[in-house]
Amino acid sequence: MAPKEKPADTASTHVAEALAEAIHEHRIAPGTKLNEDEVGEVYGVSRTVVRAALQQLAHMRLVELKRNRGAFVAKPTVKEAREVFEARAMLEPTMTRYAAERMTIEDIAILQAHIDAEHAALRAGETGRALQLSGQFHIEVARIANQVTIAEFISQLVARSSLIIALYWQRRAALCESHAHHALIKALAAKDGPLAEELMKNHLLDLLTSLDLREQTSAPQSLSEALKQ
Amino acid sequence: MAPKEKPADTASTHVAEALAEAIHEHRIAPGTKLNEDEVGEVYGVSRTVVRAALQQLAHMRLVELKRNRGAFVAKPTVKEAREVFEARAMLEPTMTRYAAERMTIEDIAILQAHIDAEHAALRAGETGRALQLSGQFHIEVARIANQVTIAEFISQLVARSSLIIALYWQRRAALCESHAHHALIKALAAKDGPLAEELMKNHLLDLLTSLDLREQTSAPQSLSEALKQ
DNA sequence: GTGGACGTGATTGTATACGATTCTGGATCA
DNA sequence: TGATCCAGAATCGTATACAATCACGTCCAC
Repeated sequence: MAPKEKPADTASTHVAEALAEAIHEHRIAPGTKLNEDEVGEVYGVSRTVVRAALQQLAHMRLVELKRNRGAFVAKPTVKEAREVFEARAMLEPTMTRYAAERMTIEDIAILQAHIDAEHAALRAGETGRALQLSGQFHIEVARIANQVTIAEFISQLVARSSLIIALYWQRRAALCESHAHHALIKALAAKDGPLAEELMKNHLLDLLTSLDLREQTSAPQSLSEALKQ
Repeated sequence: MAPKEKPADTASTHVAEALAEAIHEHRIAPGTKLNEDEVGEVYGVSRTVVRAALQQLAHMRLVELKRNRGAFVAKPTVKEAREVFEARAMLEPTMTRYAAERMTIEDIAILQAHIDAEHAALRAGETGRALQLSGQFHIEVARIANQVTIAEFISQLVARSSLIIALYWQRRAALCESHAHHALIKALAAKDGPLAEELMKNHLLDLLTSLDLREQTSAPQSLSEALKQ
């Protein structure tokens, strides 16, 4: 049924996906060191495949590789955070319009299932999982737009957004997201491209303004890190 | 001066850059198999670092990794080609406007140097090198816009464009590019954002229309590949 | 008590080795 | 003659081994 087809090696990709999900669900904090031996032992693979997995994640900017130092879960700076949301603002609204024009019954069901799962996760108190599903919603929209190239970019941006939210989120219930997604799904189902585009634009703006992106935030970090900037 | 700083491992990145440049300059044709042992022998490194390099290139979609089959220089399909240029159209004009607003004397000099080098390469008959420099021009503009996240996306798109050009280019002198870049540099130097944006938009459209993107083009490929689609 | 030098342990970078999978070429048989 | 099938070779995926680098704690001089 789904024994994988074209994708690269299964072992390293599997580890990479597992780590990515853990990061996405905020089970691993930004800045955490990812020891190769440890990760390898957790997933029962050798350092060779762990290194490949970490490289994949580094390409998505989910982890940062420091030579002879190891891999660390990325800690996006304020500038990076702004850039990520600027990029999303440049891509996602248009993708949403495209998606509205191509929407099928199955697509609507898929998106609805995402929202339902997100609600269920929220009720179960699994905020991390809810966040992960919330991001999946955006990726799914890009996929429906049938633009895999841009969908991949958005996929990376969504993943990085998760890190940004972990670092710069300032209170406010995560519920608002669901409402925005609910409105979006209605516009998409109605094939109202312009409305969907506008809703996505506002949704991203809401997300951005819900962050505290003043310089020097939350964690004071280590002195050495603060100085070397 | 330039002993590398943050970047990851030097060995694999070095190999990856060398291969990328060769691909960019059309010294390696799309579809070419990249044998790990061969590549390793060429650069005097082991398969370990070659594999890492190939993975990097795979992330940029410059090579395609097929499990148990090896790495091949990517052969973008017509759909992928359209997607790449659509993505560029969504990102680069805006980046060009930003660049115009932030332009400094040094930036102008850098861009002019790129154009000069491109002309020199063209006169020397090194069309591959000229193409590589032509792409660098676009990447440099994104860098000047001070948006590294989007600049990285554009960097990947430019690299893929090189493959697309190798596959779908339909005659016409490469000179036209230089003219477009020359007009662009003037608008950028004048800090005329809207004009620069418009020029970039048209430049990308010109590029796109200079391709022959009808289905089933140029190379008939192997029978098996044609059938399994 | 403070500051620096040095050695040890830990961790990463690279190479090599081995098992698994795929491709190639020729022999066999209808 | 043509297709099928089966070895052998080639190539990839993963594990392990060794070398290089870095972090950290101890010791010593001042």
